Amino acid sequence: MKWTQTLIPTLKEDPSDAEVESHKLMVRSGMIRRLSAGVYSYLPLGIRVLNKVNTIIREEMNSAGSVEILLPALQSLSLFELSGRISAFGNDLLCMKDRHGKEVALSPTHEEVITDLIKNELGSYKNMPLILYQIQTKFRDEARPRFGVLRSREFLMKDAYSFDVDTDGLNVSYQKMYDTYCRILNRCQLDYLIVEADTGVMGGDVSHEFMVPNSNGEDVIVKCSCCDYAANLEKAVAAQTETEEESILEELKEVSTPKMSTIKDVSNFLGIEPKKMVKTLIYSYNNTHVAVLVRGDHDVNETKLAKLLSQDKIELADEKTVVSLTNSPVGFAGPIGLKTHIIADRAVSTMKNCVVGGNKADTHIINANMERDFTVNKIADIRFVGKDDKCPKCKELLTISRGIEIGHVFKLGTKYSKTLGAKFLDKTGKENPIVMGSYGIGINRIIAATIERSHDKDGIIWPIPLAPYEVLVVPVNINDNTFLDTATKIYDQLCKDGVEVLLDDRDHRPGFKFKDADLIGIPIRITVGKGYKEKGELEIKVRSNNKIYFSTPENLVREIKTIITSLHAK
RNA sequence: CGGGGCGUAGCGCAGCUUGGUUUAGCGCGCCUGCCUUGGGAGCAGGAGGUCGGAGGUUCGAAUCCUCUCGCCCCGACCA
Repeated sequence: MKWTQTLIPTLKEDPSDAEVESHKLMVRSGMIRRLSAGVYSYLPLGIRVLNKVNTIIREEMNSAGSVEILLPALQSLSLFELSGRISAFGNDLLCMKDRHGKEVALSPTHEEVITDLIKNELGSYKNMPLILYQIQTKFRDEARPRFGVLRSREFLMKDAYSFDVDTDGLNVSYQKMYDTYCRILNRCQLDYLIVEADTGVMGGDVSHEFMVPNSNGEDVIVKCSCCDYAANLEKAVAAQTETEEESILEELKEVSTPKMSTIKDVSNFLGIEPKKMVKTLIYSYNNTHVAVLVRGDHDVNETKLAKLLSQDKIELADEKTVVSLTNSPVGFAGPIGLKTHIIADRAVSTMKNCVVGGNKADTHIINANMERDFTVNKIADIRFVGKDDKCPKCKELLTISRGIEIGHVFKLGTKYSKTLGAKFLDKTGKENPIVMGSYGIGINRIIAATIERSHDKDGIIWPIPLAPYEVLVVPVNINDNTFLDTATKIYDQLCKDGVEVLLDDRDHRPGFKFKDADLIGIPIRITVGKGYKEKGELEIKVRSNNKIYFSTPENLVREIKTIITSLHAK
């Protein structure tokens, strides 16, 4: 492609609405432009990169034996009613009415549609296992789109669904997709980490996320400093805390704590560490309440709590409820004498002589001990892992970092096949629900994450598998026929030999073109300049390592192909 | 959805506090010409704006007031 014949509108300055590097660089390099919040147009350079990712995904999905389909983006809301996910998606579901007044939605994901499709087509065990996939635009009316293409309202996703006769079959399909995702990301030359994850609104029991480590990532990763344990913060479990070595259980005592309603206030006031305190929180769900106890320096993980209570939604009780349950203002709740269901975090069960709220205004109680002074209905893991926690597998210290979620695989089981009635007949003629898995990759996110990890102060550094072009040919001065003719010949030759090449035939000064070259990050740059005029030499520069090679026009194609091969082998 | 910030030329911004010498300005980009050609050159000339929108106050509004729309950030939320 010749630069003057395409549209690559590069910008010298950062766009004012961009915060993270990938967003700035995608706009500056002319890959994307914003239409509205979280909605982007892809320009020629952008779509070429998207297509590179799509091709890698298709090749790997196909070679794993899965089959491409295309499902409609427009779907009837009634399908979501059947699966019960209208409330789970909430306002993220982009809904509208068609001309008949029927409620329709733009798909945020396709479990319902695919299940509805296959329930009529997969009646027999003979048709399974089967894995179907598609690459399609998804719609989610995000409360807060941000970071350019990293969290947008309209985005490209490869989603796949597996269908098996039993759990063993699902496990095989799941592993196959898991391995395929690794191959896809390896081919994209993207560093990633696989973590155990919560299944969230998708349902099912086992799931893993593919994360790209990045400080701008929105997900928090808990990782063992020693073994291979890694999990999303929502899912992460810490080793049980050790029982405190205080042999004597001190006498229970009421203390005055005037207007001290936070852990910080009380611990400062009493001169004790927050970890000697028990935080008592009242949660509401389904018109009922539960008191939750966690150690003072810990936080309740509402995802875990909701799962424990088998609820889609739980929330902190309002002030009125707290006052009526604890007979005190918010901030003085405690387990002693509290007449409601109580769930304690596991760490609380190892605490001795701790401080709890007094269920009385301006009052706390010290030296409280579980069992002796209060009982709980259940002890469970209901908190977030914190910075001093140990690995549940090997007991070494856990580390906490951030990442960008680019892929997520789920063992759905029979959640959708049961609610939507997708059944098959087994060998014995018995009817069973199909066992499903679901697998998603965010294509735009792969691109943004790649840029996050691969750029410098001058611009993007594309890994060759994703680069919009492999080679950029720069004649330093197009008004000098020697330069332009030679560059054009090189361009034609490389094109003929199957190299993806962009020719910068713009009438600009060399420095200007070099800056743009660095910005758009094409892996290999060939300069036709004074070296050619003086010595017949072409300069080849590799963007990723700044290495410079010289070649003659005769040897050029071979040289370039060698470099391309070596860049792929990385 | 709660809190904060910002909307002035294609992009980045100043002007607003204290309304009137601003015929709305600067840098980049764009157009024409000259000149220059290995790291975002220079000179000269030029095009481009209903100052986000509506209403109000005023002799007079980019500037003050009200409403509204859009965008960004923090939080909540999020396959």
